[in-house]
Amino acid sequence: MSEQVHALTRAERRRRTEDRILVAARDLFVRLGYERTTIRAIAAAAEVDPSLVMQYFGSKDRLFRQAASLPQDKDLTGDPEGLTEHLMTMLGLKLGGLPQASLTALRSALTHPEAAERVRQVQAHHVSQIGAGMAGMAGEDAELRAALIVAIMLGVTIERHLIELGPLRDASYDEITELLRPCLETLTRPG
Amino acid sequence: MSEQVHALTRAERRRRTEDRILVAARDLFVRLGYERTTIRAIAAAAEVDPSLVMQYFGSKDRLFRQAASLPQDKDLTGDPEGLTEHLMTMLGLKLGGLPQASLTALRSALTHPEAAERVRQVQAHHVSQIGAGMAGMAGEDAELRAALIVAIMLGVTIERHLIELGPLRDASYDEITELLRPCLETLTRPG
DNA sequence: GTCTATAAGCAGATAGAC
DNA sequence: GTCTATCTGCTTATAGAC
Repeated sequence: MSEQVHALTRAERRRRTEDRILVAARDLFVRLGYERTTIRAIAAAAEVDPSLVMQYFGSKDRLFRQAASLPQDKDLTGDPEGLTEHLMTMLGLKLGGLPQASLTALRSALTHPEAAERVRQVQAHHVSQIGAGMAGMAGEDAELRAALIVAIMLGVTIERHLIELGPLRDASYDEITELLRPCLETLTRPG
Repeated sequence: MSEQVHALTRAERRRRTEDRILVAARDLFVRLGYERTTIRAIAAAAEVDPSLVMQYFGSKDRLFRQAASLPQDKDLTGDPEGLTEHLMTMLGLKLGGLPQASLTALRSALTHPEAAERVRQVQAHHVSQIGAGMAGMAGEDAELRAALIVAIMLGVTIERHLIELGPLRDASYDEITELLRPCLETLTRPG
């Protein structure tokens, strides 16, 4: 079998090419959004033929779906005591190494219906989790409080990574979390 | 002069048509974003010929620029005492009758470079104003605090009007401002 | 002044040569 | 298996008929 001579099998080569396309796609989708990103540009960035992209992923929509497929978040524990700290951890992830796939979905969340739906679903899940985490403390408005927390995190994430508002883009992880902790605590505690 | 017989002069008719186009354009730009909105769709919504849109506004870009031209915000007074209340007022506007033009720019802020730049400029102005308003109280991090306030307002606005996260979309103006006031106060006061 | 017809370009997707 | 060439459709924008 002459293939055995090569360091990479055919399957392995194919997998790597597919991966290179996916990385290039994410990079462009994150920077330009769904509409302004073309299959041709993705192919050029990945140094493959445009038709290969179609061959491997079927359509632009399917490629986007795969590029923006969100990693499942870890569920919050029901522990109300540690809720704020859990939130800070989540936020920390969003401030630091937010996965490229999440940013891909987020960049197009306002203009691409499917991306919007994805973000909405993840956020609704967060709301119910956060809401449950403080149900004992806050009254009927637990859900609204949770939604506000989600909104704050979205705002900070967008400003830092997508709009790149100067102070938020340049601030360190610690500076931000320190200022935001008391802010979020007013929402996790009643009164 | 036979025109005088008509209730509307030619100039008046023209102005109304132009206005109808602009309203239709805003409506579509707000709902779909810049890329997915076509001149043809705008013309159909305004019940005019597509070429009229070009005739009146020159190009899609110029039409967008006009549709998204932001009303100048009132400057904040330097009064640190009333800062939080000023913020609540601004937020109130954002929660209630946010001008369609602002939403137009916001919807495309993540995917249209010019819209992004517009939003960035307005926000930078807010940051410096809010920062100045609390310079006496907070130390060197006044600018970061101001940026966080702006980020929070952006997050809440986007969730309520664009993503339409259930609890935030349905909550009343008062419910939201009540919960958000203490939250913002942690940022406007040091310690 | 308004609209018909069309130009010119670029997109996603496909068929078939090698 | 990979790429060339092309199809089809839709966009903005324009030129010219009425």
